[in-house]
Amino acid sequence: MPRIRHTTLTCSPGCTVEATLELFGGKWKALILYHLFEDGVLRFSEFRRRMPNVTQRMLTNQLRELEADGLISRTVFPEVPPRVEYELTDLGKTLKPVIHALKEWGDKYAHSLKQKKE
Amino acid sequence: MPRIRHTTLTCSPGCTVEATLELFGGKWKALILYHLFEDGVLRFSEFRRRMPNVTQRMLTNQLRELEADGLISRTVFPEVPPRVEYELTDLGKTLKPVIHALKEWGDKYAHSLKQKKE
DNA sequence: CTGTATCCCCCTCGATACTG
DNA sequence: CAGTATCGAGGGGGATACAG
Repeated sequence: MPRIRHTTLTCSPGCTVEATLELFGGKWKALILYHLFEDGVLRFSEFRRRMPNVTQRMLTNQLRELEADGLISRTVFPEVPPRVEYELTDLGKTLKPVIHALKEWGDKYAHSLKQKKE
Repeated sequence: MPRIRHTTLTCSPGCTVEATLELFGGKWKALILYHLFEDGVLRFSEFRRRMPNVTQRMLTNQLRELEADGLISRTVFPEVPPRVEYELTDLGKTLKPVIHALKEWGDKYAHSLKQKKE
């Protein structure tokens, strides 16, 4: 329950760039959002399949933060076994151009990054 | 001189989203790029004025990483006092849509984020 | 299936002082 | 002016075990 927002607020005006970026601060958030844009609705286990390198802990953590930021919604179905579905909120959906821009760029230029093996 | 790239490579394909995001991993990189898009060419001290909350150390660090990634260029003028100018490379300029998307979203929706004062 | 709870390493980043 | 050097804290995030 830390959930400490960086309280960056680094730059006075016009620096909403940063505010936006804080949303993706978490290491996996962009990926989560990306998959939600792709698939619409996803269960916890489906995330795990799509992002095998993310630990449970981190996945839960990042999902919770995205939820706290009002970008995704979490619906629990009282069944056995339990089922939980995540989807984008209306606010979350407005991020589409951002995620899209990220993906577009990556598709075109990611390969041209200088490889720096430590 | 660690310059350790996270070697994330988390997700097999289609996850260039993440690759792109790694470029902005640094806390201030997006802001640096943003200012370069605004102003074209900037000196070290000009960055400092535009980003008063960034320490020298961090500014230097982030500039170096952006340079190492081939996104900005660094030109030293052998004068006294020294002058160093930074500007976007051709590759760096291709990030315009991304930075623009980040800023657009921030301008529209940053205020609607849930305020979480820890 | 969908998570919590711990433990703990290690990297990130701030503060401060020094340099060519 | 434009940086380096060093120190040190803090928290992000991995591994693992446990729970409803």
